[in-house]
Amino acid sequence: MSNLKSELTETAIGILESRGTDALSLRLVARAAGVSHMAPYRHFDNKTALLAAVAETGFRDLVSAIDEAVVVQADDALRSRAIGMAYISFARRRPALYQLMFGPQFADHEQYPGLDEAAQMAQARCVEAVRLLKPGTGGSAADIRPLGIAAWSLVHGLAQLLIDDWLDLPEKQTEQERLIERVLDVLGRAVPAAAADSNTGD
Amino acid sequence: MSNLKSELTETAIGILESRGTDALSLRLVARAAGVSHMAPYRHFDNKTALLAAVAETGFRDLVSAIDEAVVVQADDALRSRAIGMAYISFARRRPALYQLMFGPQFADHEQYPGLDEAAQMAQARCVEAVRLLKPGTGGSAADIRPLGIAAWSLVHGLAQLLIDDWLDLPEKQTEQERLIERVLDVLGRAVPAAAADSNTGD
DNA sequence: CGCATGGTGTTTACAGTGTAAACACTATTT
DNA sequence: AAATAGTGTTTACACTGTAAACACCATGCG
Repeated sequence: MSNLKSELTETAIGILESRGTDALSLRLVARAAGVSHMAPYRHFDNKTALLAAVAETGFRDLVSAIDEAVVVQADDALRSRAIGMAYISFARRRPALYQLMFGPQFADHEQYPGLDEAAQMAQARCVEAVRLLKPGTGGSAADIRPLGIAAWSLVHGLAQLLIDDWLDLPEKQTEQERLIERVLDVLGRAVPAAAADSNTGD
Repeated sequence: MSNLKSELTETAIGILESRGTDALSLRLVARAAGVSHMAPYRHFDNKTALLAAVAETGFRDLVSAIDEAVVVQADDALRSRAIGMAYISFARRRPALYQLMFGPQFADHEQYPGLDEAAQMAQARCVEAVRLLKPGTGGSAADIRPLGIAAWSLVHGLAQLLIDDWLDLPEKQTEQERLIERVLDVLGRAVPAAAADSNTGD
């Protein structure tokens, strides 16, 4: 049984997070894992396939982080907020990995089913954040779709903008977190409004 | 006067959009522009600097596209929506360029002031989209900040998710656009709600 | 047992990349 | 007329991803 495969992806994550995306070459990964520079090809079709494995474990870590943050919360409103905050926190804690997860190299999702599945699990957590805010009505799955997409978009977009430092944030970290909460709460305010005019459709 | 500099960035955009990010090498750009592979170094410090120039014109094009879409609208609500739709439409029409604009290679914003300025102009359009929705009160610039960030995050996140094909969309393009409008409208519903409890603070 | 087979790793080779260094030419300044 | 600054070129180097051929080792079956 080849544990070299998982060894390689873990080594790759280590390099990615310690030395950055640019340093993440196949040959360096192989060297760090103590094998020849061609050995990875016995376990991955090419470099992109290795990166896909890295991205997949990234998504799984993200989902775990969210789930851990949710279970300790007392009510639905807190749980919903915790999802968003855990998502953002993960992205800021592991920026290089997060960027890789959403990199453009995995365009063909058919080709990386494991990655796709893991990403869907992350998306599901965002939809859950919306559902937790909806009053009682568990029904009408149709009109939750745009809200779920909005939730993922908001949290993913914010994560990106934070990571790449496009927003100029307050210095103190407590104020940063307060601002981030306020941004995420925008969605929280939109959900009841959307539930209200469920079929007032324009 | 060296028009080779702008020549190179335009050539680079052409290659980026016709052959994709992976094919965008300095040497290919130089070859396509009909100069030696070292000529670009007379005008750009390194490859990243060239890419920054490409990204900057990308942001300027984005802003232009938004502005053109806005002026033809009749009222504020339509103008606000047009900003979001034009943003998304740009990202979908020029995916490789859009991804490059938000690539992680420009981490140090001090180093690329032109790029930063152009990006701020794009951000300003998102804030404007929020302001157009706010009822009369032009005041209270403080609490528009989270809404502005939310607007940019939402539209940027959605653009990314669409480009990388993470959402499984309906087939018909008219339905796609209808869904996208509904997602963007989520923000439209949050703004009045936020204006309502302006200082009901949580 | 003996031998084929498939999985895993290695060495060697090659085309392509970003960039440093030295050089050539041309226009401007003094 | 001579120095200088700007712009381009050629050559060189270390590094990358990947193809090809080879070596080893465990397992299967005759």
